[in-house]
Amino acid sequence: THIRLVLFDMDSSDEEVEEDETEWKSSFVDPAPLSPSLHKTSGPTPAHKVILHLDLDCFYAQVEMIRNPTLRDVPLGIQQKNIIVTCNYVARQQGLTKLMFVTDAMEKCPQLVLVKGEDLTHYREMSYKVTELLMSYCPLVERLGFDENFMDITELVDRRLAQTPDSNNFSFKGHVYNHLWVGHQTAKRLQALGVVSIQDLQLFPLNELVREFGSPSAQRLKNLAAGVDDSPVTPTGAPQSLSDEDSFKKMSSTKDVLEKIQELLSSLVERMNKDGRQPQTFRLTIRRYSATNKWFSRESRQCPDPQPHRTEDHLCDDAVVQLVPLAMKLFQKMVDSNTTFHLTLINVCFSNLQTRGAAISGKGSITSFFTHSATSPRKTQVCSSSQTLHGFKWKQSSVVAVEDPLLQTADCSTARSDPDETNNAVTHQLPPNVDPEVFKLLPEDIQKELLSPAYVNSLPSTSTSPSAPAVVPDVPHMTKNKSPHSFTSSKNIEDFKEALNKSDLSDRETTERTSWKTGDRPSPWSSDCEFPGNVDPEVFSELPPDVQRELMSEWKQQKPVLKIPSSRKPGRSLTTKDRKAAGKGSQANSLLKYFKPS
DNA sequence: AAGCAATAG
DNA sequence: GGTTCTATTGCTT
Repeated sequence: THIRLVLFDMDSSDEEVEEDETEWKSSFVDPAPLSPSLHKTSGPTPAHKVILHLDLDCFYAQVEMIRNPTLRDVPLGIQQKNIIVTCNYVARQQGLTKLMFVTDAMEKCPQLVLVKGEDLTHYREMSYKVTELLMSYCPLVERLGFDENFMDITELVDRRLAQTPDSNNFSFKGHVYNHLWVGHQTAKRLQALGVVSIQDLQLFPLNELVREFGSPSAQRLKNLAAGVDDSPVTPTGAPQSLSDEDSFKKMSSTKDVLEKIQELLSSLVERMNKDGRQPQTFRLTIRRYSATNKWFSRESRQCPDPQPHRTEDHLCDDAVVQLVPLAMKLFQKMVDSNTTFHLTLINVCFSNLQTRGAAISGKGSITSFFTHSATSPRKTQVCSSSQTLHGFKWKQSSVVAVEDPLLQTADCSTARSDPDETNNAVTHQLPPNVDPEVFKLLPEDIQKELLSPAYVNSLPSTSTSPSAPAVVPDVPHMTKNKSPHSFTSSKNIEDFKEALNKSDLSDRETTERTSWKTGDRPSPWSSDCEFPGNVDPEVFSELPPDVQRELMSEWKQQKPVLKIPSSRKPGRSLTTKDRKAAGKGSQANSLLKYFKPS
């Protein structure tokens, strides 16, 4: 409960993450008490982390209850095909459970109200809203599925403790893992070794475990059995793939397959459009009926996505038209349409999602035209909340990207490859213009001040671009000749370069007289900004819509930044999901309270 | 890079 | 007896 105090006193906004009736679970890597001091003066600081695990209960049901408040008081089930995938607590009181068949459910609870939940759009959107809300407090948020988030709040806690008199007298308790946190297959292998309980695993000789699972996995199993999990919370960022699928009892004609693919692609292409990135890979997956292996075993074929650009809305249908033959080609690689076949599922997927800029600029992205240089300051708070792309706002995401996205990337990768470097937790958040080496030499209180979100948010807003409006105007229709920067049909990136690459000089002046003042924004991180600060909204608004979309997407992606796909850590098998072990069966984390009662 | 298995909610 | 709709990671080729 001390953790709750620490977290929830953070600000006084009524958009509070959670309160009374909710039971929070926190897990500690290190059973040792938290050190109240953030900055070590000498010797090694004991490793400690405070990680929140937030699990939203009956998530789909809650979303539907928000959409339609009359559903709050009735037993509600979310139906996908023949099953109730989740249900609200009223329904659970009548004995309903997850993944129950509709027929059984109706028998148990004749008054059950069903809402179709096969289309995940609303769930997906609400899911990201929750993640964004959490990220407004602290960027280290890792998603697991649509309804769970892990949040590393170590720094928030440490900072709070450092500011709290008498915090020495606080005590903390860790949560002890006590559930099944291995999957089915692994459990079977363990069982074959005679390991069925946590204690079995604790007592089982490591070397025999290594023989079965290999060294890294074995070590990890052992650690988890001891309640030790030092895996970092890795910010999830934007998804790495978008897919759409449908299952059915039987599909056996090529015509039906084609129609289904068309249907799936229509919605997937639309989603891809909103995202703004360009998929480099397209994949088709099927599941065939077979008496033995009924519901597992999917087969897939994938290929490079040849489409150059189809981000314009009116090209959406074209895109589908182009992709359907491609999909059918992949389909024929798996299924001989001369023989009979029996499919029970089709999935289409875009992956290898790239921003347009990434392919063009060696520096990494088109964003480099907006960000002046690694050491330049950025304007803050130039933004409004009215900028909505396709109805899905990622409003707070870029806020937390207090640093140049490129810099952030570098810092994150450093942190990942260097897990023992305790200072990384601190330095990865350094304000721009601050050399980490120099930073370490500064007096403690100065360091603290530099790290406070208030400071970071107050960074050189000192109007380097006086003409920039305080609010982003609504994106106008493209007016060809009116504006000083008019973009015609040519979408060459060079066209944008000049217009966007504005006054470096004035910015550099600001850089040199770096102001160390502390701002007084009441709510750290939670401003309403949507662009990186140094983007001129006027110029932005004149970009072609698809380019705007891509940029938004890119910023969205790069916010606190994210997994670096290529830099895998070797030899980690059972990964961060293991953390999930803790905290099952907590009380309702009700979303409802954030919405006006009916 | 492709295909797939395992795992998760 | 039936087994949804995603998404990620890692192994293998």
